[in-house]
Amino acid sequence: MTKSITLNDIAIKLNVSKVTVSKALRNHPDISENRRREIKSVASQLGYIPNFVARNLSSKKTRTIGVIVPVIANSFFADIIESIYNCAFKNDYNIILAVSQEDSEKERKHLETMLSMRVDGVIISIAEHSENKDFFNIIKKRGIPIVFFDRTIDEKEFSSVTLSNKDGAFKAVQKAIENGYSKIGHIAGWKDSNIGRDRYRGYKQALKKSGIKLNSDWVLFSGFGKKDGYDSFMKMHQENKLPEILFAVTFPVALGIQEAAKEVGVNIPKDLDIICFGDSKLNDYLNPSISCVTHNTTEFAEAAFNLLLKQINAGDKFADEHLEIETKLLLKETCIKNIKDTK
Amino acid sequence: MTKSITLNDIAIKLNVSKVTVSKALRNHPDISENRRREIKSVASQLGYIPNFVARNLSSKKTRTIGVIVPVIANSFFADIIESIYNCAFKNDYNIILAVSQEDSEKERKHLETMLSMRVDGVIISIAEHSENKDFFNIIKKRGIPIVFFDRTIDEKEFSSVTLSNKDGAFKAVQKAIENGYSKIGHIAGWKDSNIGRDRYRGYKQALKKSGIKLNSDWVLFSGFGKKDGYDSFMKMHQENKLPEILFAVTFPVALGIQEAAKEVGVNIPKDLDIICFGDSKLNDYLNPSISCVTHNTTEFAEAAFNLLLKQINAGDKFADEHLEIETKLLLKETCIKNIKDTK
DNA sequence: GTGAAAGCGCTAACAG
DNA sequence: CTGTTAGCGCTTTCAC
Repeated sequence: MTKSITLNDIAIKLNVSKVTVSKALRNHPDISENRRREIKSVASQLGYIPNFVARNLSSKKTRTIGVIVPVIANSFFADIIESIYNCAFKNDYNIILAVSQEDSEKERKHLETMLSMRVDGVIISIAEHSENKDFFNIIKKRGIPIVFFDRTIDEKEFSSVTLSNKDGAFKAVQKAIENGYSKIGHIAGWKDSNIGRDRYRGYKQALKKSGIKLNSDWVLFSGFGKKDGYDSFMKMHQENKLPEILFAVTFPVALGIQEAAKEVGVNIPKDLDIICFGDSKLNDYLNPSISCVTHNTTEFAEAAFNLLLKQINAGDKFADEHLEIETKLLLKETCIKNIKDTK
Repeated sequence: MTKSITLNDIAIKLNVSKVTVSKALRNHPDISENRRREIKSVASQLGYIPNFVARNLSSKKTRTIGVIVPVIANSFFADIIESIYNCAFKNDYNIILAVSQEDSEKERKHLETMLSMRVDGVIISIAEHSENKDFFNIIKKRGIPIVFFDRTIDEKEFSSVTLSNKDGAFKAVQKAIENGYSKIGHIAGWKDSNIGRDRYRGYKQALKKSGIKLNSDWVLFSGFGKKDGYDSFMKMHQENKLPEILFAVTFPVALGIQEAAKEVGVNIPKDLDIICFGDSKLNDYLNPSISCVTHNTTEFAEAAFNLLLKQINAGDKFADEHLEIETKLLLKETCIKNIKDTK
């Protein structure tokens, strides 16, 4: 077990001070080209590995950002994490990952840990029912930049990057109307979550624009997971309140609907059509694949990361920003009434 | 921007030394029940958040482990990460995540970063062509425990947790034989990777046991991703060298085969049957779903984490261990020749 | 039980 | 350009 070598070891060997070594290794302009080369060569020859813990303590920067997501084994978040991860790597930042598992308390704990680890910033997509509003304020007061993505809190004093939730939902529902549907239901997300609320708004707006009255029998509010879609469908089905088409608040919800429908022999899209907000790698393997509102993951992740970076670099004099990433309607094998009709 | 409060602030407020506060907060037996309660109450009232950077520097422990995987947006690794993540959380460890993207150099960089961050240990699944053998030795010499999982290096002086690769492959191929196939091909992984090599061994052994001669026309070596499966199938197809059934080294490879087959009008499982090592959430949505060798993700992740933990706690006097996680054959809608025959 | 002293390895600020 | 001084906030002896 070799003792790990320090700045001092290099300094002694070269008969310079450890400050000089430190500067040389960090390419500080103070040090001459020659010295630097010399020092670096000795460092690598000795197998020097800087101690970031010490560096971070003294510099009060960690070049580490915390990323908190509600789930990870989910194509949407896995993809985003991978993208954020790439951005971080390119910019020489490290990532501490945490998963809240939709649990507000765990989320809180992770945030505390990240503060303790002195991350330079946090990117977070909050849990379904996050109750950490006050804690986000504490973080802010400490001067730690925080960027909310996808699932945000409502306070406008926090930077956020979201999808164009309302607009995307609007486009989806409008397409359903265009395709001849008028009995349009919505398996919606919790209204206290921005994505639930805004997609619901888009849904309502599209109906309104076409003069269709909202039938509350066809609207159910719950979570964003597969099970929520499954349960909601089953409820509507049992109560015999199925519309012609359901607009699902997320892809997993649509997946749950599809699974439930299959189970009780409701054919999609013949007996019940669906469309949803959000795509997945899985979609192309579904039968039928689901027409959906989609987005560019890389663009989304980069926006969040760059916003955080900007905020980190700006320090106090940063004004919060709220970015919205454009969404597109992607037509696949559902939401196709006209097509069926003309066959 | 509030100044962050330190041990000292609490100490002053209570007129004790910061050592006492430090001990109380860490439940050190030195401190009396009363004092501890008092101190903790003041700490929380002041909104004290410990500075792990300082703590880590002085204690030389970080309660952080590094996890390196080749990819993340892949059901196998996403699931494992989530499971490892859960273990870590339960045991009060933090995770630094890194993705090598199958790139040996990135892998190396990540390892260095983790050493610099002074992680207490590393769990890694190496890149397809990792050339960091010497670096793993450096890590070991530094006394940093490292556990390889799934994709390991061959050196026996490193702890590892793998699936029962040879045995699983054997079972899969034997099932193909049982079902009446004799022309059995293998889209194999690189032979220099343990999973490629061992699954290939299982394949050969199953053939041998039944007295079937291996036909090298039907065996192709490449990587572990979807594209590799796609390309391999295309090659065999163009050269008109397709067997009756292909055993794919991983699920993504099988997926690639399926996609390619569809493209050129080869029906699976009628014209060409398949079976593979490894399952995926996606599998149930495939048509046909693929019979495969599967495992228990939680068991796998826990084994890796616990082994690392054991190693961390044991310090120098730890002897390397090599665990193998049992695999099972899961029959779905492929590898069904007999079923077809008897129809 | 409590605390004073020493230092983890590094960097910031300043002086030469 | 180079080096000295002084910590960063905490834990670890070890003495009381």
